[in-house]
Amino acid sequence: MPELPEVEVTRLGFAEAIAGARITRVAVGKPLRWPLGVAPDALVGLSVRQVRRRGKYLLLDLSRGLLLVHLGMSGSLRFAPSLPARGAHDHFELQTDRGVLRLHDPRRFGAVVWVPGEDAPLARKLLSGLGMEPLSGDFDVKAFEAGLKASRQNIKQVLLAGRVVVGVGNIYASEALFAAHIRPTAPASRLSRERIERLHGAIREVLARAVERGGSTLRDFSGAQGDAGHFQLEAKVYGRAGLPCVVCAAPIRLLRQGQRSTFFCPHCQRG
DNA sequence: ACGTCTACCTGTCGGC
DNA sequence: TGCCGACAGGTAGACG
Repeated sequence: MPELPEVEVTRLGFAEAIAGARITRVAVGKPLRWPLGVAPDALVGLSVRQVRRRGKYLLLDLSRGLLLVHLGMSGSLRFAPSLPARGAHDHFELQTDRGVLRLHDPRRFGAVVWVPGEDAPLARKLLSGLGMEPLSGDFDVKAFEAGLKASRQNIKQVLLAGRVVVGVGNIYASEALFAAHIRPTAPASRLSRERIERLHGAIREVLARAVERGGSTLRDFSGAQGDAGHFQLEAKVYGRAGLPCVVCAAPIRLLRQGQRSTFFCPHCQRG
């Protein structure tokens, strides 16, 4: 479910409210992608200092160590003064003196991992190797171009891989390529400077717009306040196979790249 | 070192 | 109505 916009919307929905909160109780459900890495009770008494984001990871800085939270495919976080009893898919919960933070994740591809610091081996394994943050200043055209030139894959899969730029998942990869008029199958290393500039701008615009709209709610995503996103209503190609292109009316096409669906307009995206 | 494929898990949807 | 396969927002790890 969650790509960068959904993760950022989630962060914005509880970061301020939880800052300074003291953990009073920790509850866990079924196993997630990795073990927590610490006894749940060892977190009791710690406080949450701030919530940052790196790619699709949320980093909760605690008074000792930090929690890395990933929402996987089906995860969502909720933060509220109180919540109903935990359900079958609520697999992690922090009770604090300011409210309850709960991870709901039916497929359990998500993760909550405690590490002593960002330089801990597990943290390094997960976070080093991540590409540039698309909404920050370090995402400049030159570095983007250098990353694309070094790849021998098609541009869609390079975006998804997150080694050059992070946060662009399956929805926004198709959307950004449509906005930039670039065919998803184009080899990344052969894109012209002009196309790279267009794509660079398109990625930033699409992601920023999606954050503004509260993310995309395809099935059940909701932000930390429980509210659905609306960007999916603005999707020009994702999920629209066979429907007319909103620009030229040509039928949107669907193809598979690396076992994932890609949507594009054969007329608007010719290069 | 890179590209490609598998696996993880549950729910939903379309077709028969 | 029920069963079965295909598919779903991600990505580490194994393999060649």
